[in-house]
Amino acid sequence: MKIYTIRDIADLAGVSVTTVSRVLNNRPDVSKETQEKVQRVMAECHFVGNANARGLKQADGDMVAIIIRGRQNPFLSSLAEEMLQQAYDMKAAFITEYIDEQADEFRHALMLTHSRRVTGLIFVGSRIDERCRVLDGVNIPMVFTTVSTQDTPMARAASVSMDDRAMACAAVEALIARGCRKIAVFGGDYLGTDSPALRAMGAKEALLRHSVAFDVNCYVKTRFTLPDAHAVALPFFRSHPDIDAAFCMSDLVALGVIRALHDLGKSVPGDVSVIGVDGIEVGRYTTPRLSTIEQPVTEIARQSVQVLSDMMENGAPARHITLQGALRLTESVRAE
Amino acid sequence: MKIYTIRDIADLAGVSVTTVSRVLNNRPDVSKETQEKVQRVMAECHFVGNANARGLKQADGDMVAIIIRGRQNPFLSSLAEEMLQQAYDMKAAFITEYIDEQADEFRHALMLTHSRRVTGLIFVGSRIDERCRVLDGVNIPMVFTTVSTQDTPMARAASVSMDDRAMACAAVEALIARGCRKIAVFGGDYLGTDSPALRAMGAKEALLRHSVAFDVNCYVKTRFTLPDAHAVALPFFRSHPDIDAAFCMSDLVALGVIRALHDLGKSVPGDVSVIGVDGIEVGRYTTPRLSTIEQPVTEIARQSVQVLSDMMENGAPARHITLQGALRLTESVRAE
DNA sequence: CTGAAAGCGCTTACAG
DNA sequence: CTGAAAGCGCTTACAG
Repeated sequence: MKIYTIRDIADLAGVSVTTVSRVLNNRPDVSKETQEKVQRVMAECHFVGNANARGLKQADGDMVAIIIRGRQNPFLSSLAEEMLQQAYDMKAAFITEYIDEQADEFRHALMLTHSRRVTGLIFVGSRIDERCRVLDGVNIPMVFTTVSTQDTPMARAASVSMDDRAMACAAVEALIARGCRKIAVFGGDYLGTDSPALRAMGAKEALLRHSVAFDVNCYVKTRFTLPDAHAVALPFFRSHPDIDAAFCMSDLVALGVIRALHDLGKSVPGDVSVIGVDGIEVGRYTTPRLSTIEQPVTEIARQSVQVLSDMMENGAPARHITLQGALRLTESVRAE
Repeated sequence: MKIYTIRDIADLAGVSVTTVSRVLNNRPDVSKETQEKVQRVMAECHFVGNANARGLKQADGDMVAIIIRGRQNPFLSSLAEEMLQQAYDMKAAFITEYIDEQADEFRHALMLTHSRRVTGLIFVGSRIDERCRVLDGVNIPMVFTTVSTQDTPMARAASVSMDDRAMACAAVEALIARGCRKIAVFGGDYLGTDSPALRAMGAKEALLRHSVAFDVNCYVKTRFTLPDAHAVALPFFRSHPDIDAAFCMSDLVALGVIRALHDLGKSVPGDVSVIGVDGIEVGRYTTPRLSTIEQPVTEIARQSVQVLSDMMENGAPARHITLQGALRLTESVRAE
């Protein structure tokens, strides 16, 4: 299998490498005949340019990396996939990097700015904490997705996220409207105004507004995975048999919680109503079907790419965009 | 943010770029002091080499691409992730490419051999059909995973897969042992001896062995997605009310089928026993818990990387490895 | 509209 | 143990 280079194509077509490069990049300053001839030769040879060589020329336009933290989360994957769709008409090339939930996405990003000369970054499922400081010296456009950076050290980065506070409030209000009074919240550690924090605030706001008491012991910390949620839910419900609803900060957590309730012989929604966040596909096929706050995945993806594009191509300032989700109440929440 | 090159490091350390390169690649022929000095400077500058430049030198050792077809399938993602784990001590660099289920993984692979000078390929979730011909001229080591290439046009490629036929047979025998007699099979289109074909054979073998009749109308074609499985299962069970078991060729299909049964007011496993294939995490947390043929994910990943490594580093011939899965019977199958 | 030449940041014979 | 130099395959001023 011969691997053709631009040089081979040039020789075969009887033109210079410069001309082949021009054809390759659809530059206008090539005569129609030359262009066609070169394209014919490239097609015959199944020519594919060497991405490394192209990447080596820095002026080569932009390269953006989408960094997804947590491969197992279907919501984050679908978000990344949507972004790739939306990115088709951007000039920049996109790469996606899935990194482990334990890994440091900021260090990884820093590395990419060097090793791949990345000139734009989108963070998916990132957590803003002290670690983000390593990007202090990095002056390229960035957008954070699923989390607002407005009041964080990363404020000069743009962000696109759901209105976590309002949506959590709406979810808990729906539980209250349906008669739930002992409501537990399953969420993560939170920090500043990250999304777990905003969701916790929203939940408390709803409780306060309707004069429903909140017991701090009913905030249950969990990682956003099935096994962890299941494992923490079991002892929790054993020691809190009177809980009649659970607001979970992720659909995976909600599914783990429901399974734990079933393990304890409780009915959902008969004994406990459960609602999640994200709107992952499997939640529409479980029994009971999972009630959830559906994230506006397509819109988050569209806006993220748009904002980044504005920053990269027009030098627009960082914006902070908040979108509404949709409350989808189905079988896992009791009827009014 | 200054981006340091190897040249900068060389100047700062007072050595040549050659020497820096040597340190970078852990070559033995550098004096200890020089090495330490260079490493100190690199650390201070947070130096990260330019991957494009490195990749441009073809002798740079090996580059293997893992091509995963179908991003939405959690089983395939976890397989790819395991491979990355296993690949740590291989000399080659690994890249993962998730491609759309509609896309052509063979063309994509061909492209990668050129654009990224990929010298080894692992296909995950690939389908072997006519399209594979585009790789005819490509003489680099390849391994197919989750499918055997033994009797296909890709026989010179290695393959590592579960013993689909035996496992499907065991699954259906388990259904028969538990008293099921009207068994439907939910699978894909099949071709030659690909895994749907082997699973179908295994299922029929079990039926034959126990003299249970198989109605060809009870082979239900579906894509391996939740919505599709759910959509085809509804009309099927309406028109076949006497079915008492379903063997599904993927856990996602099984979950869609179970939901359809619930929609029709049927109980699982009371009315219909259901068993899937793959062993995805969510199946352990649904109600009922999903019975399945658990793929030996870690072992498939380990062997795939090992076989590829043997081919790339030692010129070993292509091997075809078949592994056993584990039948995990839980709540979705009725008791004996 | 076209081409010769420099250069992107690295690696690797080759020579010392 | 160390360095000067060539070259990987491309792009892009610059000159015509």
